[in-house]
Amino acid sequence: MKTDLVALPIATADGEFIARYSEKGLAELNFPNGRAGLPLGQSAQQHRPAKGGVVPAKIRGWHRVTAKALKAVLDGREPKTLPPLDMAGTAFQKSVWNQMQKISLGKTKSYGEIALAIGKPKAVRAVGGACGANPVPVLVPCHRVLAANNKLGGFGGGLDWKRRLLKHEGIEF
DNA sequence: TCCGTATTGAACT
DNA sequence: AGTTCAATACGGA
Repeated sequence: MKTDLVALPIATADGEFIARYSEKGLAELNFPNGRAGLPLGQSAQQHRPAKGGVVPAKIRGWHRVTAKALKAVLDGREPKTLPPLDMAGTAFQKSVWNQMQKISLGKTKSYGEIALAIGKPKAVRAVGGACGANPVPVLVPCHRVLAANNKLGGFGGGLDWKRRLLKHEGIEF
């Protein structure tokens, strides 16, 4: 577990998200309370205000941008600016995440298309895995990635969240 | 090295 | 039209 990260809450109409920052940028973003999002085995842990009590101005600035961007997306608008992202992952995963960020709001892509975009057309399932490993949902729109034939596909731990997010963007089934 | 996976497309009821 | 199945790439144990 990453106890070196600074955790800050973001209140939204859909609940309180929790953002975690490293020294380099936004490292993780969690869905409200326990469910959905990442398999962090720490759902029981209360979010602390900050690491040592002091939140660096640098991080406060990022947090403001993050909160704004998050609310924008939940509001069905494209965020103008994003905080620096500090995602830990393999080269493959970063490629996938990078591709996902290129999906404009309100549009969708299939896992197959993502796989093709990173030059590995056959790696469709692996792409799914990378999506599940995405530490920063919403901002990196893993929810905009559907299965082929416009099927909903899956969403680790909280399929209802995927649905809700898509609905916010005007995508129906 | 084996297992699970947020897939896919083709073959079979 | 719904369901089953094998193939395939990658990460984790």
